[in-house]
Amino acid sequence: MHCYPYPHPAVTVDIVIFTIRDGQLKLLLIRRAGEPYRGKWALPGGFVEMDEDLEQAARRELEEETGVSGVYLEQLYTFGKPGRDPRERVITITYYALIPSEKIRLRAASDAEAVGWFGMDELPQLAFDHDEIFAMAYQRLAAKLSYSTIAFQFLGEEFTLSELQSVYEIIQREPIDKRNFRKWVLALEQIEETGGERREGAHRPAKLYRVIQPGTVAIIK
Amino acid sequence: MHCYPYPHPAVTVDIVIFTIRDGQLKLLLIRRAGEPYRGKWALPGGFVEMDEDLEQAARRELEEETGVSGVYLEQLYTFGKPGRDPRERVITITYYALIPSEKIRLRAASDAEAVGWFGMDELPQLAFDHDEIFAMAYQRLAAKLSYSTIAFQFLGEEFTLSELQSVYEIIQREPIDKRNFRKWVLALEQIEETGGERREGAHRPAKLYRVIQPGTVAIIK
DNA sequence: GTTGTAAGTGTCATTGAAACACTAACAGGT
DNA sequence: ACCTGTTAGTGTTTCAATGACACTTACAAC
Repeated sequence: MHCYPYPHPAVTVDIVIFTIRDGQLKLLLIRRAGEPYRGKWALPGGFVEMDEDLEQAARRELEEETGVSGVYLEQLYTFGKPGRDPRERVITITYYALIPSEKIRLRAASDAEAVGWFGMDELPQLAFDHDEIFAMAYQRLAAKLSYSTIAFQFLGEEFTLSELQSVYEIIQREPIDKRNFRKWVLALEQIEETGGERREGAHRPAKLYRVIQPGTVAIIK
Repeated sequence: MHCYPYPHPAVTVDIVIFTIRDGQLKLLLIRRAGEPYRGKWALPGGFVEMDEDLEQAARRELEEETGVSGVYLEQLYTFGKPGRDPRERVITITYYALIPSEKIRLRAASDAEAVGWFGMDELPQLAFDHDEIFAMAYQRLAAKLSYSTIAFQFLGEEFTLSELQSVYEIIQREPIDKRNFRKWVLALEQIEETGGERREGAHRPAKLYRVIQPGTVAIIK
């Protein structure tokens, strides 16, 4: 047992894990095995260990649930309303992660629990206040599209401009003019041609691009 | 004593309290009475009670330190690196508050501790990682100026356009063209004339304005 | 070689941002 | 009464960025 002169809340991290697959923005959820909310879907997360940083905790959970490491992760918000967990006072620091579609499939499930990717239009009811957390994450993501290069984080090392454009279109749910988009994104000077092409289908091959400073998200404009 | 099967960190809130006075952006600090960092200046803050929401805890601390309530308060970030407090693992949810210059002076100090307002250029060394917290708060505040109406929160119910302009100039540390500023701020349609004037000095009196929807911060453009 | 498909490319019109200087209203002193 | 100093208040022009818009290119499959 661990004892303190004053009561301490429990502290967890929860992660909103986004990816883009099948032309849709998708969210990783796990089905809860125990009470409360048994059988409900929830954001992956868990308790913060006493010797790890908060972001470390989030990366550890992320790795356990998806097998993915080294991806973009950003602190979102901290939720701590009394009663949000019926067992005890739990304060959760939430993060959101963006995973390149290539990287998934490495490991689908961590332990026995069910894990699933859900499109935005097919989200199940979520446990706790996780719907609120998700809503804030989506809002933040959509907002950041317009003033940062965060969208690049959904793509692998090499990508085409069409793929990049489609990331923007999927997240903000509206079509973009192809010429204006290319003009705009190239003017940012954040990506460059690799020299290679991708040939995939009965049409002209697309030039491949890479991010000039991978791993960083620039604030633009 | 309060005991748990697993170790729990302590959870606090710390608040970066900004105001504008004497043509300067100022920060409220308290001098620490006990160890660690005895005698050093620190952000006001304290432990989260088990039955209060995080924002409530921040408002309570704010009220205790400054006597001010009902002001703009926004969650900033959560810091929790192991070792940031030498006594035990402490996770702190930080907020920042903007106080209209009129409202201060209500209560200068809460208990016996020393309290002081410090200009940006005369900040003392801070305890813990509070310099990092402050830096993030200032950055967030400066960023929000350009895409929200957050600056209005520094002003009282009635204000002149010159006062509003000076808030922007002080925070972003550069002069603004008067005509362009007025054109821009009026186009937002977030403020309106009260009809009154303020006569203060040997010059033309200034028209007074008020915020149309007080208490809300609009996202603009 | 014909067909279907996505890649790739430039111009013009509109809108928003930045630069810029003078008049108006008052208080205080002569 | 009037002169002086000080801040409030006001439009126009220039430049840059954004948004609308259609055709040609390269390939695979038949």
